[in-house]
Amino acid sequence: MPKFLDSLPMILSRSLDRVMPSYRRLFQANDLTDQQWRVLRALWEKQHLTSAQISQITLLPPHSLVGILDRLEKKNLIGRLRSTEDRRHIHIIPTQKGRALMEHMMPMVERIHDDFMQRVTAAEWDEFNRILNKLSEPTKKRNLA
Amino acid sequence: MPKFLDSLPMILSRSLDRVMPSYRRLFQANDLTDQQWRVLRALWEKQHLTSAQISQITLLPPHSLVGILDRLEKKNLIGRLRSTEDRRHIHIIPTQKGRALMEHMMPMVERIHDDFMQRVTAAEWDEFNRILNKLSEPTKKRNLA
DNA sequence: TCTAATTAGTTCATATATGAATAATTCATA
DNA sequence: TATGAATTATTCATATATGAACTAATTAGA
Repeated sequence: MPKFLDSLPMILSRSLDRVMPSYRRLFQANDLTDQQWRVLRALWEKQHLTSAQISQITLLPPHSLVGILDRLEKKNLIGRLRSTEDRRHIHIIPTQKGRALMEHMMPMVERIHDDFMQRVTAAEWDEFNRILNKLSEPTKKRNLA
Repeated sequence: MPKFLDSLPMILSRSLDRVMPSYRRLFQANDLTDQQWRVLRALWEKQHLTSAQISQITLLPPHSLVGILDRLEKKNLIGRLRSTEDRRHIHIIPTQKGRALMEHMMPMVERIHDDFMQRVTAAEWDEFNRILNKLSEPTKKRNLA
């Protein structure tokens, strides 16, 4: 009889609850929510992305993204630009202010990440990812019943 | 330079996104949200708990719990009972209907859990938990700067 | 070439998360 | 024993999650 607290969803949720505050302090100090930072972070590597691409990268559902982008736009951190090739696509582009904020925050975000990574060896990190992937990787047939 | 998608929060979030649908199908079939089930599940082991206890067990913040309990009460799945010893405490108790629903769902929830557990060996599961705990365990001094 | 299916983004209704604040109660202690 | 501190549950405002549905633009096929 598996105990509730040891179930996979609860273990993952608890870990997230423990990890996020370290990041959240930084986000809040810069007047961003977790999700708003995720969007900016996605724009760090590529300078312009469509909503759908941002949704895939950030794991934020498209209908949540609408409001998140609205608020980032209101704060003048990003801009929306409708594509001329396929007018269904809307490109999201960081503003000057948005890029400045990203450059300001990235080193601190990386430092927090590094602090967590220092808790385990490289081998442990690899093993952790391998097992977690086995546990949660999507399958075609499983759990359909 | 750690890549965004390989950061600890994103890895955990992605795994949760992959794991939850298997459970959510069952919850939805029984007209429950994830969080509403968590509350019922917490009441499986102990027949009455205070809001604060449920919050600790389920990881649901107290102010979210207020609304969740309201809706469970409206569906006649739980009842609220103010303690006579310490009138600040409110005991949450499953109703007959609530207990019946729990007994109906528990075997299916356990089966979903077992399906996930079968993806890894017992040793892998232990190792996974050990490393995840190292990664996310709360510390007194870390990440304060 | 016209219509059906698809896609991208959005809106709506409801439920939950987060941080700040509050009311009622109990505790600590001078 | 009075009074401030701590605790429990709650409310408020805002942001996000979830599922259903909708619009505009594009593509696929008869």
